Amino acid sequence: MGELLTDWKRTGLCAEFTESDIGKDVTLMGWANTRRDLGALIFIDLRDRSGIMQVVFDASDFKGDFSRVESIRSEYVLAVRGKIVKRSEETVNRKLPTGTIEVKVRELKILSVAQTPPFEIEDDTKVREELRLKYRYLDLRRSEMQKNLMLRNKMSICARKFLDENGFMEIETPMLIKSTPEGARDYLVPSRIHAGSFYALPQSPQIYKQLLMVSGFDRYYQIVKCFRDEDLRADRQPEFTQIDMEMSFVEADDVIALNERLLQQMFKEVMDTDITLPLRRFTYREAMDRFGSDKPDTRFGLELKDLSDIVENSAFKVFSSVVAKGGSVRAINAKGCANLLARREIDSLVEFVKIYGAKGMAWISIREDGLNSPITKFMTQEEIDAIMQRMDGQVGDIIFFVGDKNKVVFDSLGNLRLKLAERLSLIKEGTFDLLWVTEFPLVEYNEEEKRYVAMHHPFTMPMDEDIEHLESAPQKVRAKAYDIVLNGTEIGGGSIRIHSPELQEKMFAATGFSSEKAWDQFGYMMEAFKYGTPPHGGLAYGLDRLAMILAGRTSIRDMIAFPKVQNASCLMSQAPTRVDKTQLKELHIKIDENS
RNA sequence: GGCCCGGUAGUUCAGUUGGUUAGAACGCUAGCCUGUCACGCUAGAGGUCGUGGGUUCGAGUCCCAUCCGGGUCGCCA
Repeated sequence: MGELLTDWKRTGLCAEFTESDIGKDVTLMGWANTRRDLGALIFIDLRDRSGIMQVVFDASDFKGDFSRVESIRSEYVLAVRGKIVKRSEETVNRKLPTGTIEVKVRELKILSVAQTPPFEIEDDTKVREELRLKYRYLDLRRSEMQKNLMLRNKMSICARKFLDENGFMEIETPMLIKSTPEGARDYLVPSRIHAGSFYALPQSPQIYKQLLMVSGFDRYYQIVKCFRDEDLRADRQPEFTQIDMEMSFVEADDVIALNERLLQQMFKEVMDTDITLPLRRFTYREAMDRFGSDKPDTRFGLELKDLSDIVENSAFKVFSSVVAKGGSVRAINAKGCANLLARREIDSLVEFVKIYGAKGMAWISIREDGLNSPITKFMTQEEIDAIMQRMDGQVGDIIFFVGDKNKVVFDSLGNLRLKLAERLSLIKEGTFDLLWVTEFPLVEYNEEEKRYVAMHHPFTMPMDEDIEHLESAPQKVRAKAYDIVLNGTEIGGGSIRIHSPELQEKMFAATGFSSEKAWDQFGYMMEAFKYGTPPHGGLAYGLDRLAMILAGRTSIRDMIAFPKVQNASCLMSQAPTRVDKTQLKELHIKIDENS
């Protein structure tokens, strides 16, 4: 058993001491990071969340049994008492901020012994993530992970401070709510009291924050967990945190302007980076046309060009037929890549776009000695000339073409664009590319369900000039919705909401809800809207994802203390687990072992 | 549900065409060492080659199945 603290009090964190503390008697506590045992002289790097302080045990100057010092191993928890001393010039460690001083220890308490950890607690670890997650509490001792969580904390504080200073009020909303089959799958919680009934965990506090606007809370925010039972990705966890806000008596520009100031302040305080306002805005249409994505990364070029008009009557049927069917033919010019990309690499890019549904990808390589391409033989010289002119085709370029339904064309070329940028190292690390995407379509057609579904959510306000088409041609209606995009990743999104019960009913009708079904699912909200609802709108950030980008990481798990793995389980606790039969019985649940 | 990648000492990895007793580094254990900081020196322990089956005289290596982890498509209002 470890020794007790009794009257020992910590003077400060390990790395908080500087040369100005030389000569002071201090008590430090922390973990034994590494030990260098020279016999009658033992050095230990004492570590806590502030960093490292070297402590020295000199047998000739130590009060107590020196064998206790010799027994210290990695990750033992120690308390040491001694004096801060200046290191001699030749023993300074320039790699440590505290490298010019050390603590000469007179007294030691071993507060806890430790088993040899399953991996070394060090930065730049190569340990596989599986093991790190099983022993997450040890992984979190690494300064790399501590920095990530500190950054995240700084962001939360910054957001809270800004929102507080701007008249926002944090209000908690329920975690046990009514399930709504629209959108992402809900996590369900069975009710003990109501046999056969379930709560859902919120996918977002959407309805509640709108009801708070009805209540007159004007400016609301919440830093809040949200839950979605969908498959995971590198930047997607089943439970994640939003910085969620809602404002009354505003239009889209007001929400955008306020959030630009929030982002500016956060980048300044957290990253010491100046953001120039206003941020650029792209309409959804422009983002798709130019970048093939509704979250464009504009740190590099390789923009898409539409060639449909040139090839619509081409003898090359692959192209002309997709245009005839309402699709398009678009292309990217990979400038100067004709010699860089070998045939095998071009073939692998052709395979790459097939992931996104493209049946193939055509290309023209412009060489000194002419065009090299599998498709030019099917085209007239006029067509080729027109393509070259529009694509700015020069000797040394390769032009990649995809013709298909628009969705496939955008997905394929949008992702090819990112792939090429990576291959050609076009993205400068450490730069921040913030922009808004606006004027999203209000609805999109869902092939499976044979109906229009809300693209954002069904409470999104149509643009004033498009409202008239809501019933006749919903696919033409644009929404008062906006996404904030950072380096090609959506970090937040929001909209102005419908605040009229009549319009809300029309919206439900346009997305295939019967009035009965709409009232059954959202009746309490539409009822509320009858009692005087201010125009309102808001926005929510994905905190984990934003933190990930600011930390320069590629996995959201690195920004979450205790994340889930790809199959939504926790490697540390083993959750989810089977539960006791009596628990199930209380919840009126029987498990179908065959499913 | 589909596709791709990975799993060999505690950890990170190597392991040739299927061929002797599966190696290295770090870590760990013991001993020595008063200025180390990747401490050093000496000695040592440590392996279900993810799991199960198959082919073979012989499997870490080939085949099948399966488990675990990662990336991704679908999915994510």
